[in-house]
Amino acid sequence: MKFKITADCLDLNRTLFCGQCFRFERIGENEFEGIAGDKYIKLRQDNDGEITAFSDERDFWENYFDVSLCYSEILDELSEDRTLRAACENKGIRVLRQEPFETLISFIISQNNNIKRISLIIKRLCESFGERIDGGYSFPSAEKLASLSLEALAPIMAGFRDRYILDAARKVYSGEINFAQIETLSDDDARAKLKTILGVGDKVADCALLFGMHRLSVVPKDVWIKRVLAYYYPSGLPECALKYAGIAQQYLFDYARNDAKKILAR
DNA sequence: ACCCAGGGTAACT
DNA sequence: AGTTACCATGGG
Repeated sequence: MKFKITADCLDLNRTLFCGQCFRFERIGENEFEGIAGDKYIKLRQDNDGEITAFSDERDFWENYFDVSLCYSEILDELSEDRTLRAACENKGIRVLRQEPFETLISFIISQNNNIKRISLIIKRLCESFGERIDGGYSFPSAEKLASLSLEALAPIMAGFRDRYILDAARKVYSGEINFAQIETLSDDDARAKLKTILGVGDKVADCALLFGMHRLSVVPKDVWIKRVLAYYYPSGLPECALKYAGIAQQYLFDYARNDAKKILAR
């Protein structure tokens, strides 16, 4: 089935490869394919920006790309600040609505790691322990991962993160970590709950909240965001960025790694 | 050979 | 409460 995805400010190349998701690949000039959960999709974005999607799960993907949220107004608001205006000048990044468990495991794998290798490890994780689906392999369930031993997990080459993955999967499978319940908590309480998982600190917890539970108020502080904050915002993000701080964060992350790299890299 | 990558843990002061 | 070595792996 073929359908159009209409959302303001959606550049697939930027959104899919800005480090918030790890299961998409470029398969042509303007063509992409990927999997979220157990759903495969192929996408094409023409030069005029129009996006054609190939999938039988239209509702799922419209939710995934959060098409009902209007970014124009949000980016205008963020642009009241000088640095954010520069960061948002090149629109097109949207914060996706990813599934919590997949996001949690993905960002556990992300720690002290680079995006290319994160994607490779997740690919091996899915091919080893996910279900075969049309187009590839699903992201493995908490139940499946919880049943594994360290030895069984070793071939995905996640290194020292093996035991973190198992602890997270086991806590989710047992119900000790319950995403529906975490949804009801404040940012601080939700973060604290996630941090009871071995290998989950502030940054990974905030990534799970922002990218996996769509908590747009949360700002994961990786090395690049720390550099941005230290250099541009020593006394914190400006007022105009507080409501959608997570979106501001994603634009600043991209800005720091690409446009302002020379200024910020030490 | 050294340093870094969407960090966190454990063992120190 | 605040610092620091160490953790696997691959690429620059």
